[in-house]
Amino acid sequence: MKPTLASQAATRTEEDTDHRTRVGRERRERTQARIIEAALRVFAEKGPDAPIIDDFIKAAGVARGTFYNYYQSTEELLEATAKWLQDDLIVSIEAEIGSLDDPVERLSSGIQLWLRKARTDAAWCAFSVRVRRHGGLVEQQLGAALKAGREAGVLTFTGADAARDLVVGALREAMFRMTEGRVSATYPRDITRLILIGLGLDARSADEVLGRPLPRLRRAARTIA
Amino acid sequence: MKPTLASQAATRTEEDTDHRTRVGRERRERTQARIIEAALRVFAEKGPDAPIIDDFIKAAGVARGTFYNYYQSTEELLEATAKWLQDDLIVSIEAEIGSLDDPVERLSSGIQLWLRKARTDAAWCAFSVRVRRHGGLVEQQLGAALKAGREAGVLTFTGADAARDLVVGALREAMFRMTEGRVSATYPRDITRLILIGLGLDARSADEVLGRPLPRLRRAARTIA
Amino acid sequence: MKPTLASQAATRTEEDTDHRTRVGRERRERTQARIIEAALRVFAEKGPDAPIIDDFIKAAGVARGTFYNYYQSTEELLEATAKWLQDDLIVSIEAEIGSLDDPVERLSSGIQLWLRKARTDAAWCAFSVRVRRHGGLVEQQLGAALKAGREAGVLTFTGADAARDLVVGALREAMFRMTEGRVSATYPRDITRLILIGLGLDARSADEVLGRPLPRLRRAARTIA
Amino acid sequence: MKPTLASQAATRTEEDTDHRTRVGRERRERTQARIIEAALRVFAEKGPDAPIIDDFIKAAGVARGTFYNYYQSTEELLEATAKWLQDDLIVSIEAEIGSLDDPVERLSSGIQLWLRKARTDAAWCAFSVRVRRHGGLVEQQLGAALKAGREAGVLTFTGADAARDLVVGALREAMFRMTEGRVSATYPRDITRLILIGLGLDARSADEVLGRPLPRLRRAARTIA
DNA sequence: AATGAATGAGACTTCATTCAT
DNA sequence: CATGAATGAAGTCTCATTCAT
Repeated sequence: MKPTLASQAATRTEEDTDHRTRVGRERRERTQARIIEAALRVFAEKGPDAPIIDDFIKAAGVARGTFYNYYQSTEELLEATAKWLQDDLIVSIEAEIGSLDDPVERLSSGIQLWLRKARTDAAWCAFSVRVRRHGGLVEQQLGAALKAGREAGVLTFTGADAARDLVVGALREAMFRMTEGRVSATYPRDITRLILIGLGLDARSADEVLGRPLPRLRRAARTIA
Repeated sequence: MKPTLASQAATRTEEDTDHRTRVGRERRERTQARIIEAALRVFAEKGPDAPIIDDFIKAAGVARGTFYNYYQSTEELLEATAKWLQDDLIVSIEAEIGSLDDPVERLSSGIQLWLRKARTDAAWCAFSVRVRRHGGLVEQQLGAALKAGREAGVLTFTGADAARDLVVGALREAMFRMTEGRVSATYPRDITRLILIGLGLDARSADEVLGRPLPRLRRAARTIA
Repeated sequence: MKPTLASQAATRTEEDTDHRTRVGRERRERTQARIIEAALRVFAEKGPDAPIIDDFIKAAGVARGTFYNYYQSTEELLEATAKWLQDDLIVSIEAEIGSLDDPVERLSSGIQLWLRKARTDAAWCAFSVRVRRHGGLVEQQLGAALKAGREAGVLTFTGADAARDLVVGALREAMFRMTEGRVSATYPRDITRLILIGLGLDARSADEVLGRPLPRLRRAARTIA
Repeated sequence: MKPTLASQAATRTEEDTDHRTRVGRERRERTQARIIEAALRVFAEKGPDAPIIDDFIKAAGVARGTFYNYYQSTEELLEATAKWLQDDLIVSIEAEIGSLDDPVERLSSGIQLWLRKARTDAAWCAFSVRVRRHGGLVEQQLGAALKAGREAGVLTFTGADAARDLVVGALREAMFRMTEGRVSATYPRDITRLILIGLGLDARSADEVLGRPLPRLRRAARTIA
């Protein structure tokens, strides 16, 4: 049946609405991406605290008001950017350790790769340590790793919250130390060992797993620059 | 020997000088005390970041210029206040655990008393977690405790820096968690246990030492209010 | 006469045009109604000055651009809303006093009903006092009442403009006073009496007419909420 | 007795304190005067709503922060300036009518002189009508005049608030009319007559008092320019 | 007509710092 | 050493308006 004028009109209107909605959403996504990309550059250049909103809008080439349509403050943007970066690192790490069977090796490797990133990318480290909240993937992968280790019987900690805080706290403090100057060659290994043992791994196993070779990140994690 | 006129004169001058010096110093100390007392109140009320210099000078009842004679920024005052508070807590803790022979019990008790303070004094906790640098006594006592434990052979960690970072990092993260809401009843014990085990204490000893009664602070540590 | 093809075509076109015109007009009216209904709620909640265009479009559920198809500014909408409300009150008042023969009683009752509305509907009062221009009906009915009173010989004022300003000014000031707090029980009567006497009514007649019972508004005037 | 060093020091300190206090207060007063004077010029040039804070600080030659030490917004400054101007006019009017014995003549003359100012100084009129609150002297003198008239038995209104509102409301509405265009030659007299009669003066007396010659303001009231 | 993302002029406001007294 | 008025750079943020779809 040929559509009537009325039905055509209706159809066109619906199509129009859909189209507008889709176009609008795409534009939003593109703009948000521009802002985050620009923020990476700005934070890399000026550090996490110095930038002002003007820096971001100039770098992103958007209007002042546009910025406020997405973020209410530099702090909010800082957090969003940090989460984005951290999640990106997690993706890179997962690409390497995803195939490992041993949950402890997965955890150990993840921690060490995280610390290696921190040690070799000072800007990333200073940036990440500045923000309290993590990306969703960080919490998610860490939680899964701890659970797997405990279920496998190799980690014996009590209190999932406390275990998570031990890992995150020690790593954050380690990262903070790295922002203050170079650490000794054995420091990352020491930290990792303390954490693993704290989680209940026996010392012999800890040393064994730490002795295994650590993969390189083939997919280079995004950095702030 | 009888003083000569000359020496008398000299003495008098010295006395005058001393007098002026002493009066001046006392005035300085009184003013500084007023500022820090006021700062405690202000930080307690407004948190660590919100206060502006105006808040301090109004609370202390001093003039704007006077403030600058003592501190160059709110950050400087914040750090001074935090160190002062933390060291004051360490003194209170030391008063309780100073007589203990067992280095592990000293460490365990110290950590738990610190966490108890954090849990029961939200303002103090929020305030302390905000500041990165610790009071001198904190680092000093913690370092001593770790060293004693290792020398006694009950702690087996490698890397003094890493060990310190494990303790401090876990505690800081724990304090941060406490600022976000109440923690479970077992949480402080969990954290302490993880730390002790992470430092190389065997699990049996850890549980044993955690089973011992924890003293109360008889000398109530100063709080921010 | 049988319509020719041409005339049929013409007719159909006209019908179509009519149809489209009618549909369009209805849509316009519906949208405009939505906006003004929303404006009533917004002004009631936020007062006459605070609202911004965003408030109206959110409350009305229309797009930003749509708003501009109807009003060029919040001020324009404010005035439109106020006139609409005031005229609505006049309609309600007219329904009660329209049948009265005595022009002075009509005037007296109108003033008192207006003041009663102001006293019992704080939002309406604050809103009306904020806007300088009145609805057309207000000026029209007031003018007619003054003219009737003068022609009947009971009002003896000189200068129609001045008389109108006395009434409107006193009422506006009264309304302003009401926005500041409660007024005494006799205040509305006092104001009305002063106005009537100012317009040249003798005191005895004024007191007599003020002694007559004041009708209730059976048709409740629209309010801003 | 010769003052000791100590007592001298004490004295000097007290003198210093007094001196500082006095100097400070004087400086404040001078600055505030500068701002108000500048505001008069700015409002005269741009009207009551257009000016922005920048206009005032440039005209006054003070820093942005200094402005905020005295007024929180242009609106606040507008009100302060209007009150100042109105009180200044009251002073000028008082100088003319202060010696009159007849309270009704005082009131009548005051109203007419006020209206004359409004009619002959459009800027002043637009400016005064824009602000709701009056200077203290306005309320004070008006209140006194009404009370005197009533006590003398020539004014017979009931309700002091209502009487005040009749006068102020009618005058404000009259001023508003003047901002919209020229008024008829008899308009000010009409308004005054309506008010006097509204307050209970008998018509004959009203016409008699309105027939008396109106003084000129010898002390020209300050205008906004 | 309706949509709503983007715009950016045009303000506002704070607050660390100075300095004459 | 204490005072506090004045400073003004450095930021913040709003919101009316446009315009491509």
